[in-house]
Amino acid sequence: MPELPEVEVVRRGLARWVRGRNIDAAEVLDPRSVRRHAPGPDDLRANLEGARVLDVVRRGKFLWMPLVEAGDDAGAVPPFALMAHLGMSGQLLMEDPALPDEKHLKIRLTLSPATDTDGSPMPTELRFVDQRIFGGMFLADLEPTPDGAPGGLSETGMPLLPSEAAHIARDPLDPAFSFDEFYRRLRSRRTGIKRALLDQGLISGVGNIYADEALWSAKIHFARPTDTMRRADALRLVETARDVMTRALAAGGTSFDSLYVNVNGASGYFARSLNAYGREGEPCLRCAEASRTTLIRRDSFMNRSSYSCPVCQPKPRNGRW
DNA sequence: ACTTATCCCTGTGGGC
DNA sequence: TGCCCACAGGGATAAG
Repeated sequence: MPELPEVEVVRRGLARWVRGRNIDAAEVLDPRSVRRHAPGPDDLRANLEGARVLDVVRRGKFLWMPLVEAGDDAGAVPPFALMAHLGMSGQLLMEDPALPDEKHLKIRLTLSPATDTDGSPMPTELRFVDQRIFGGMFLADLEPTPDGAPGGLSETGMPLLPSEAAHIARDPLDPAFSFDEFYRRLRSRRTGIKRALLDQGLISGVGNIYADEALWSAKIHFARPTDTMRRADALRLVETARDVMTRALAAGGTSFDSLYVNVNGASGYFARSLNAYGREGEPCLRCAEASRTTLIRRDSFMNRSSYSCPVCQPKPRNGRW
């Protein structure tokens, strides 16, 4: 279940392998993975072939690779982007072409030969594998960002942004993230705090796992109305979200099964560090320290599971938060 | 204009 | 053994 840390792990890995290389060939094995691209899969293939990858950029859970026509060093043609979203189960894998196709291989890019810093040959295939097909790829035009700030996290910090990702807010790890703006918009909402946390237009990168983890760490009930959030509450929540995602990033991401892997096919190790998510019926680690026996409960919320501690994250009976 | 519900997908696992 | 259903859930879009 890729959220910000997992997507950032993929972005960093991918950037190391593909920056500066040309796309020699593209192959769409399942047209359903070409999303939001009206001209269709064949147009996607035709535009990718012969393009050069400038960088790998992330904003929230969207990834994109700014591209130029190979050999267009004069910049005669404006850069465009190959957009990617991993959805629930998407993987971007760098692999040797000799490896057999994955069962759910959807799109294959063949890159120009390149050598690593130690002189060894780099893998030449970038494969998009996606079992549940909630993710996908498409082409987008790049526009200058309104404020001139980087369009997203990347090594080169290009101030270019696809319009399809322009509505995605900055994430808590983005240097351009503004808590003041987040808090102002949060207070103007008329909804619950977890729903707001999952709204990528308000704050990006947070999914169901890290939302539950941040709320648990900040001791906030998931249904608390956003307009009751005091500034200190919101600040604590953003800081816990930033903290848990930073630690997950350092651990290589969270993985419960083989669905999430980095570009080299390895899973992260953060799952063992979770305090709330997936721990229904297990003791709350915070309450246990206080010699209590409170158990983590699971609620159905927004058609998904919410894990929380009924003691640490209480819902007031009188309605006053 | 803003908030909420629905749908898109496939594999897994539990109940019967 | 096999069938059915719940579950996993990000995001676009329809509906309220």
